[in-house]
Amino acid sequence: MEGERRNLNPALWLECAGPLVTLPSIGSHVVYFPQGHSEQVAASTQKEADPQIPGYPNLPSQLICKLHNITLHAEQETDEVYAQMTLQPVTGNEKDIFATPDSGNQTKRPTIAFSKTLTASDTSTHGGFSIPRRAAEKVFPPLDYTKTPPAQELLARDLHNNEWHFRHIYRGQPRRHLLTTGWSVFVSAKRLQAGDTVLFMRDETGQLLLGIRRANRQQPVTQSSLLSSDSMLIGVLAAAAHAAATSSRFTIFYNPRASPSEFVIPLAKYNKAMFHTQVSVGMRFRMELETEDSSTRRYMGTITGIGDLDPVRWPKSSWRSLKVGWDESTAGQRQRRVSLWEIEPISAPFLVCHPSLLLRPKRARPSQGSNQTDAFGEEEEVE
Amino acid sequence: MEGERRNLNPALWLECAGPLVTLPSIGSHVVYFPQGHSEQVAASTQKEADPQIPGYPNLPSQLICKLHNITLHAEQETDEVYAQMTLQPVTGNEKDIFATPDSGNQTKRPTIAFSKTLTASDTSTHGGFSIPRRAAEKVFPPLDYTKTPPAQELLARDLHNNEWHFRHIYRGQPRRHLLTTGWSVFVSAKRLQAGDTVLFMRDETGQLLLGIRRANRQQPVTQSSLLSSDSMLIGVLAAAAHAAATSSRFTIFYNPRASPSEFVIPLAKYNKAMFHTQVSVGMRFRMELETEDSSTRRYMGTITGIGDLDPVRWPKSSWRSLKVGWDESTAGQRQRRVSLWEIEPISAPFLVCHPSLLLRPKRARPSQGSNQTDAFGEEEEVE
DNA sequence: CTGTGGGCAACGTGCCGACAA
DNA sequence: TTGTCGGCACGTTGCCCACAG
Repeated sequence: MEGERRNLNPALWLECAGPLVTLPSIGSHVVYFPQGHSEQVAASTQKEADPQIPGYPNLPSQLICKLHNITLHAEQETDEVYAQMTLQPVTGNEKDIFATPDSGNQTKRPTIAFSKTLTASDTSTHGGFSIPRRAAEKVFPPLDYTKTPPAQELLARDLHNNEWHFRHIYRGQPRRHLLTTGWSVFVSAKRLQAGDTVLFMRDETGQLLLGIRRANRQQPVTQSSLLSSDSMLIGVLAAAAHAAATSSRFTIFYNPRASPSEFVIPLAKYNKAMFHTQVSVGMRFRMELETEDSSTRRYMGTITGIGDLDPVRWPKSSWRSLKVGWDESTAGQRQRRVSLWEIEPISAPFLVCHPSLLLRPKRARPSQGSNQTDAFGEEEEVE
Repeated sequence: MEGERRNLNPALWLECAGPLVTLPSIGSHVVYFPQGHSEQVAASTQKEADPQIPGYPNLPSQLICKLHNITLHAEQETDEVYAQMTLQPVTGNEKDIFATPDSGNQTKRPTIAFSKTLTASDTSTHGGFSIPRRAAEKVFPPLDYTKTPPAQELLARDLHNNEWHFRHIYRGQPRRHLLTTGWSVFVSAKRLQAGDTVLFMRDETGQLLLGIRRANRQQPVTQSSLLSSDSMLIGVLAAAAHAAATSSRFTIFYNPRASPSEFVIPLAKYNKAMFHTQVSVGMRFRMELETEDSSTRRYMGTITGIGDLDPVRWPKSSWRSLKVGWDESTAGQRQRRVSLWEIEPISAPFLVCHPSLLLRPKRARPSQGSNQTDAFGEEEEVE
């Protein structure tokens, strides 16, 4: 309990959150979207946004806020990461806010890390954990290969600062790196299953850190039993409306693994997208997304429409105002609507005036969602 | 998941909820207290009621509602029971509501049930579960004592309708009833610890039911990670205010083990207390409370004050408007404030006019909270 | 290079009656 | 009457390498 109060390791938190997650800097200005916040709550409660929820006519679709504080958390039971942010809406007077050029956390992801998706053998009670060779040599302290067999004790700490002890041994024919004693304790304590991902990293001091990222499939729908989903959605809006009306601080939770999209955006990133990006129906774009194996890839698509996601309650909102179609047929799971700041237009600045490119997209949209990767394959290489 | 949708067994649910919990009848009228609801949320989030929460000037401290529906639930992970209620505030016009005389669930608690607080031996991996003799003979099917040893297979269902199989055997020297095979599976699946309580009961059809009631101490403070406690508290009030303003239905969750007091009170019970009970400072009363061992007992106390719990936000509220002192020195944990409908005044109706009794309480309050049980011991027997 | 499985030893689980409290 | 313990059998855990993919 008291160990939880101490701030979590930000690098480990980010690693657990996934490769695409960024956090704005404390003290900077951000844009907060009540719509996006509602979507996170709705996704977590398995509840579609209910039309019975009252509108908050005085609550704009976006609030420019000062980010006073971020606290990183992880759930005690599941290690699911989330961030607590303290926001304060800024009044119209203090519009010198454009001075803060923050566009996301500058913390470079450390390269001294590896992750592995667990196999059936890794999680069975029959044996230990097989470590990919390069991974072991990159992040673990070097073994003394003159011993037979080479082995050492490892100490790693998780997000809660719990200690986990493992026996690291290099054996077998052919030789391989294994974690044996201690591994099964960790697996059962964290209730890991095949398909979940573990990650090891080293911080500046050489300390070994250890985190987990569960497979997406298992969502136990933590039916809250505390508050109805309606009350939660109302609470989100009412808290924001009250803060906006009184310019007072309010607190939100951002859960990067549960939320469909980030809903607290650095103001600089937002402004850059809103004021320096021209979009039109038919325009092609790229967007970075997380892949099955926890890395990132750029996917390509075409803008098929521009307009309000919810014209009644959130007119003229820029939240997910772009309707898109994806090139690849495997795009079933992907969002059909995105926000302007999430995409990179393919017509790079130096190509904007090229007439042929401006025409090509329309021609190239025979049926949305069909597999058109090849037709534009060469464009993926343009950088 | 789909098994959860089917309605839970109400008798088992009530047994797990505890001996004092009652539920109003569906279709009856109730009084809903936003203050009490907030207290449940605050208790569950370990958050004191925050003065920063905005007031809802148009939300009265109590709402007379029609209870449209109750759904009984139990959390998937912990089996913690809670009830989902659909309420609709009634307008001033329909004041024929006094016709419904419901004052709580009439469902008589079945006597074919027993509960036992688990010992260290019951929960250890070394052995099984020792059943008190009377309990086993009361609720389990009779054994064939001609066999050596007498034994049978039991099938019991929990709140989620999961099946649990146990071997029930009568052996040892001296003889005793034991659950052996199957017991440890149940203990580890439910993560029971010494101090937790299991309960067995038989329904009308002879079916064996099985529930658990966890020891109070272990509250894992399910830090929601979804909504800040502030937003939850605002959500409670905003949802009620919206429902009151539009006379529309709203949904609340009542968690009998987490909530300090029931906050949805049958209207008849409320009216009886408010209009037929005279209270004054110094008056003595009795109140039924749950004891350590999950039974109930009447405790005695004295009213030491009458007034608003929160004069600023909830003026003239009847929620916990009585300040009380308890006779027994072990009263450290007990509420210092109660509501009128929770107590039984000791001056019974036929004694109201007896002058000596009206004077006695004042004389009998030398120092509040001191151990004065003996002085009024004989009065505990008055019924 | 690494996932799975057979072999085998060590350990934990769980059933039994013997004692008290 | 029932909570805890020593004794003991048996099933599981977990470390080892062999063998593919």
